[in-house]
Amino acid sequence: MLIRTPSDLGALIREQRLKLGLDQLSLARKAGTSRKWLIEVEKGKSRAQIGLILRTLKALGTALTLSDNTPTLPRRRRGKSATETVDINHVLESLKRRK
Amino acid sequence: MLIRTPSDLGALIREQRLKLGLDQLSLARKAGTSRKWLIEVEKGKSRAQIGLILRTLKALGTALTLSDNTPTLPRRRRGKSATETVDINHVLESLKRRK
DNA sequence: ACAAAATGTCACCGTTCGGTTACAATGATG
DNA sequence: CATCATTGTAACCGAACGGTGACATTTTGT
Repeated sequence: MLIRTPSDLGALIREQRLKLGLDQLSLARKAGTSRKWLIEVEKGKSRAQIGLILRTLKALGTALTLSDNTPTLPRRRRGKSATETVDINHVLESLKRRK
Repeated sequence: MLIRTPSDLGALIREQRLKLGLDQLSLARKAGTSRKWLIEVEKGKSRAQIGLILRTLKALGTALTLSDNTPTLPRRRRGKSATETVDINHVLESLKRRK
C-alpha cells in the first residue's frame, strides 16, 4: 500500500501494532517515544518527526521503501488472477470494531 | 532500497531530485517548503516533519510503501496458500491477550 | 579566469514539538 | 454490577521547528 499522507502512515502503524498484539505503551517504549506521541501519530499527525517515525517502524519490524510513481503500463499478474489476497487481519479488525 | 534512517531518506530525495534535473529552489517551491528546509532534509535531518517529507516525495513523483520485515513463516507449497502471509496462531494469540 | 548558477550557512522569531504526569472515557471479562 | 486494561485528553515547558532574507562558498559553462 502506498503511503501518501500522514493519515495513511498512522493507519498502517496502528494496523501493524495490533497485528503484533502490542498496546500503545509497549510500542512507545520499544520505539523510545511517548504514548502521547504515538496516539497523535496513529491519528495522522502531519508534523511528527521522521526520526521517531522510523524508529517506530523499526520496532514494528518494518521499513519504508521508495516507490517510483512514474506512470507504468498496466501489468498482468502471473498465474491465476484469483491471487488477489484477503487481509485477514483487516477483516478481524473490522469485526472487532463493529458496534 | 530500504529507508531505515533519515539519512537514507535524504539521500534518496537528493538522488531523485537530481534525476529529474531540479535544483533545490525549484523542488522546494514545488513541494511548498523552503530551500533551507530541503537542504537540511537532504543532509538527513531527523526531526523533519513527515508531512513536508511526503509533500516533497509527491513533488518528486514518488511515494512510500511499507515493507514488512517480520520473520516470515516457513514456505508452503505453491498454490492457493502460497500467498498466505498471516500467522493465524499469532493472530489468535494477540486477540486472547486483549482480554 | 570570469560570471552565473547552485548550494550552503547564518541570525531572527513566532509556532509547535514531544515527554511528563494526571485523570477521564471506553471496553472487555467475570 | 465491579474491575482491570487500554485508549484518549489536558496543562506545562524547554527545545527545536521552518520561513525569510542576506551573505558565503562551491560548481558549472564559456
